[in-house]
Amino acid sequence: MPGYSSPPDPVAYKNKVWEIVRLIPAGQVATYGQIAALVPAPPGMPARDYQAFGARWVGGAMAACPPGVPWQRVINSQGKISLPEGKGYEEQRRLLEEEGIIFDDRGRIDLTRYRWSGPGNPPEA
DNA sequence: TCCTTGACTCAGA
DNA sequence: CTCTGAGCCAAGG
Repeated sequence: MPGYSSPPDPVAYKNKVWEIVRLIPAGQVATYGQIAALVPAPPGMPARDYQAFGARWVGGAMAACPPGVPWQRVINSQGKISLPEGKGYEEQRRLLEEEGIIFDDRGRIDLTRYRWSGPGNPPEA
């Protein structure tokens, strides 16, 4: 799949993304934008644009998500699963529900309640 | 060669 | 909260 304006180093970028995704604790979720915000932006790119496009890069990275990465905990900023039905949606939703995440009537997740605080502000510590 | 299609987000109404 | 439009790049038909 195309990597919408691939980052300077696609491979390194993906690894960085997966590294962060792996930090997401079970029962919590993070948005593409949130992940992108945790990955260093390439030089010369406005922070705002990076947040918008970085999210797509994250999506591209997730498309090639290797085993061991909780890809199901990554959703869009709307608190919804980005995958269309029949292409992983059901699987992702099932995995999240098994972690205790509750879905809205419209299949939405309450981000104010399940959103990951980030690697620098773990719920435990 | 042109046109469509992507695991997206933000701002405005 | 929901809906619309714009932003950028590469591969496939």
